[in-house]
Amino acid sequence: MLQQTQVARVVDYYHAFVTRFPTLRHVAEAPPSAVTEAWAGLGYYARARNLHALAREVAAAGGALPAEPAALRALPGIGPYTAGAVASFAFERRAALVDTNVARVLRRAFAPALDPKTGAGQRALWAIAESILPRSGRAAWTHNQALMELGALVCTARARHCTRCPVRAHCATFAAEVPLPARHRSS
DNA sequence: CTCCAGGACT
DNA sequence: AGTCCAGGAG
Repeated sequence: MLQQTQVARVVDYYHAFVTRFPTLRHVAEAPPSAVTEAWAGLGYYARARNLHALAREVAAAGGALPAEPAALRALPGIGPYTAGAVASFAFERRAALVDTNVARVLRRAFAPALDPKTGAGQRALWAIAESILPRSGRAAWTHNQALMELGALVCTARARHCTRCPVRAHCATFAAEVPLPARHRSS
């Protein structure tokens, strides 16, 4: 539901959905129309169709979601981001993930000139994400969560709040905008 | 690469 | 009208 859809608009749909379909198997056993119906108003209905197809595929394969990003990636509706997110957040695998928030944070902090809209830009951001991943899966869980929160709450798209940013001392964008003398007092 | 989807906010 | 959003498929 969160693919290209803001959290605030998803929350209510999510709770209603997991109430009606408590497990993936419930989704798999329901007709496609029931899933689409629960999706009404959310838009991007391909996601509902993908979720239903995924549920049936997983159910047919024994009922358990795979934990590895590559295996997740093979399922319908699971792309690079969702594969990384599920591997990290659900299974505590040491996996990188780059969503719109993380892409913005990494670009501003490490590569301001990089264009995230291009394929080369995306690859570069994923490479950065991999390179700064902590050693353990548990630490990576916290690390990934923190990166996303930083992007959602502080390093936001329209107005970034550098004065409240815990990592501004290490940020290339902040360094470029604030003159060196002033940086000592503010950090 | 391009195209896709839908609603909110500027 | 344009931008943005916990992107993915073709």
